[in-house]
Amino acid sequence: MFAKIAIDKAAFGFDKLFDYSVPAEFSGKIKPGCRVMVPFGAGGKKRQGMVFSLSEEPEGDPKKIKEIAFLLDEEPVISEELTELAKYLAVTTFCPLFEAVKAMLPPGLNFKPVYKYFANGESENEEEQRIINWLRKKKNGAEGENINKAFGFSDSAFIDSMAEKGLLRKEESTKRKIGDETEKMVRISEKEAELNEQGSSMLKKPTPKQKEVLEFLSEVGCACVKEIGYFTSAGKAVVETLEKKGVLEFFEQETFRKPYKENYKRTDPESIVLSEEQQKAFDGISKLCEDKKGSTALLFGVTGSGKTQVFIKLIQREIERGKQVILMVPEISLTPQMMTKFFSYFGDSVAVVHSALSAGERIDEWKRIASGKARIIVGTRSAVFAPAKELGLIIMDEEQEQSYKSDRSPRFHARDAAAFRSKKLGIPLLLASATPSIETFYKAKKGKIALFEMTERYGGAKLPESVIVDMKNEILSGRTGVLSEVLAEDIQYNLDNGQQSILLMNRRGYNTIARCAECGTVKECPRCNIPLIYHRANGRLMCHYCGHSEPMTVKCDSCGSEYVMYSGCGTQKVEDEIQAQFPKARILRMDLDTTMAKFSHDKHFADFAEGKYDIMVGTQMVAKGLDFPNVTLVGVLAADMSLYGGDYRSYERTFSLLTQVIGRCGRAKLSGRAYIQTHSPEHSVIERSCAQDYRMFYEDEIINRKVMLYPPFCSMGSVLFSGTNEKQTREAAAAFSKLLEEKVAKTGIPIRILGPTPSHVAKIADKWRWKLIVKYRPDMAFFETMGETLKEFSKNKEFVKTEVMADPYDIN
DNA sequence: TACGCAATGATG
DNA sequence: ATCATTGCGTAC
Repeated sequence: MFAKIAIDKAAFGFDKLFDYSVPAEFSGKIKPGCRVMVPFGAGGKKRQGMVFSLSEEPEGDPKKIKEIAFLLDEEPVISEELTELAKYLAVTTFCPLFEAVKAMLPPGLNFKPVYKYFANGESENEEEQRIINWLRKKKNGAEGENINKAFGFSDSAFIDSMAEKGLLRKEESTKRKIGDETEKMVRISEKEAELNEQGSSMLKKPTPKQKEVLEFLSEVGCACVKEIGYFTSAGKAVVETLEKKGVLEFFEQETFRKPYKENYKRTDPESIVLSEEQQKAFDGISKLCEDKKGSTALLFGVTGSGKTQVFIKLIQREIERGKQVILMVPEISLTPQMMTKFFSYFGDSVAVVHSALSAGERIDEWKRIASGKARIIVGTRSAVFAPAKELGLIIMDEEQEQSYKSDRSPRFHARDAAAFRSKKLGIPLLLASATPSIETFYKAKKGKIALFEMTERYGGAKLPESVIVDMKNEILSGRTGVLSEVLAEDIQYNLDNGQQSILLMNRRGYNTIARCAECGTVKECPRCNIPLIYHRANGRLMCHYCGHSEPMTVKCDSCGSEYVMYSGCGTQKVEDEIQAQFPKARILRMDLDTTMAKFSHDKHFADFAEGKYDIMVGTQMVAKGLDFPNVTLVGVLAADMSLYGGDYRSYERTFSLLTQVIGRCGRAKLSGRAYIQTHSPEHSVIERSCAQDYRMFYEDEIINRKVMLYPPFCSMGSVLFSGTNEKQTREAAAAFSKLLEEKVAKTGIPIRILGPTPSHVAKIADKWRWKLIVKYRPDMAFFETMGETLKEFSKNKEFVKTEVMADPYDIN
């Protein structure tokens, strides 16, 4: 039997499925979706691989075929459906197959090959003999890594040469990167426990350290080896000795550590009463679940219209039908508020998937999903790969969010991956938003996807009254603070009346940078040409691209003056200023600095909900998905900041951000007010978002998109070239452009190539960056031609020093 | 002639 | 990515 296998660390240029023969011992056990270790390349070193398919006959030259070395999984870790998705991702995002596979598995499930060495002879060489003697004491041999560490070798060359001479025996095995050690639990053995009850012990004379371990274990019951090292002064050796003596025993525990496992009150989803509009959407989407067409639908509802309630009803319905549901949310809105809500409705059948989980937690949740114990998967974009075997529905909340696009290889868009699964499984994909992406709304208007609309807020709440404040007038009247007069007055009103306010600092361009007051030079990163950002936490200037940091200084590198000023208008500054203006106000600042610690922003939001603060000031994270009934005022500081991003999506993003933050207030009985402070009050995007009129915004924007030939009238991607030599990098981009032109000319694929232009940030970590922007039609012909071009180009010796990276959905 | 290193090529 | 081969220049 033969297997087609995707290989780890295969470069895109030669990546494909490789044929291997299956040894008799694995036949029957091996299945597509199982991982294996296989010899690869001239050295025959073992690499991880993923079985994609099995066949009786091999393709190509049978003499070349090697044999699979180990089978890593007894049961497939990805379903056949997901191997199909991996293939699709590899083609459409130009990444190696195994890299696509890796994106689907929880990190930490990875294996790496390990070599063990055993003493196997004697040597006249003193150093060799020392190693042999050291190894003789170890019955189970030692891992190469450990020998090298003990004897100070930088690699395994020396011990490998000894193995070749027959002085050492080398054995191969695999081990989990994380796993055994951390999962290996220790407890007091039954026998010892029995003896203990009789006041006896197997240990006649326990050492102080042994005593400590036993005391610790009798207190906590069981612990993993690492924890013992952490809580007692004993090391692994002590534990192992005790195990050998039979006092302790090891066991594997499948602990399902659950994030957010605070107490939640159970609520019956039946208690939700849908409004007429909600019910209509629910009925329509339910119908889609039954037709098995795998269609996409858009749930377009104003902020506060109760989209979540529709989700919960749909999820409940799917669970009753024995199905699982994926609910994707943007990174930013995976709040405790939201999670508590889901736990209260669905309890333990909720699994959470996102990047803040530890490796162990991710594996646990992954297993619960695969085993079917978890029925609802709530998570960020990687949740789209959830190994659910009985999927019935995929929901994507706030579908326009940028965070659904991966900015690392594989550079997939979760919406695209979800649509693929939806088609393959014949289940609906439900996109939801108050401000859908132009592309999605275009499809809905054209009738390509179903549209369900909710125009009213739930419970009869009114949309907030919003006002544009022209900041130019403020300056003319001599007010230079961050708050306009009207906004300040209304904040005071809220303080007096015990209502809460949210202030959004539209942060783009508002970091603290260092600028010389004499010559105006901005301090830049020496390796990347972007300004350094001042960080209060460590008092240093840092580069947000390469991580370079240097101490802050007042001396200008350019003119030598000592008047470097630290300016900007971050949330910290806003907080200080508002605090000065309203000394009694309790202010909560929400930004990256205050929310670095895991889950700490959860607590802050909870405190705000409980009324421990009057005003919340923050970046985008305060704009999205939050639901605080007592918030009646929203202020947007510098609304126009994100309008001029130099990206065709800037207007869309600004409209979405403003609409969403305005939507944070007046969600319950009390009505809300919003102020949009701007220097461009006449700008149509500002006007549309003040009126909270998505359709009008869409009509403006779609004309612009058509005239300029932007999505949805084409797809837009980019190819980025980077290298240390600027001229060479630029020439590589030009050569690639030519090669691609030639290829598409032959086949008549519609495509437009723009550039080369310098990338948004022209230099990062001493590497110059040039890019091509490609407008294309997203069909297989394009992806294949582009893939071929990339492969061909990477073989060109002229540009070996240039790194090439293609991104089908981003133009940065 | 021996050796070291960079360019080259293939990966089942 | 990784290894083995090849080809060339330099040292001996």
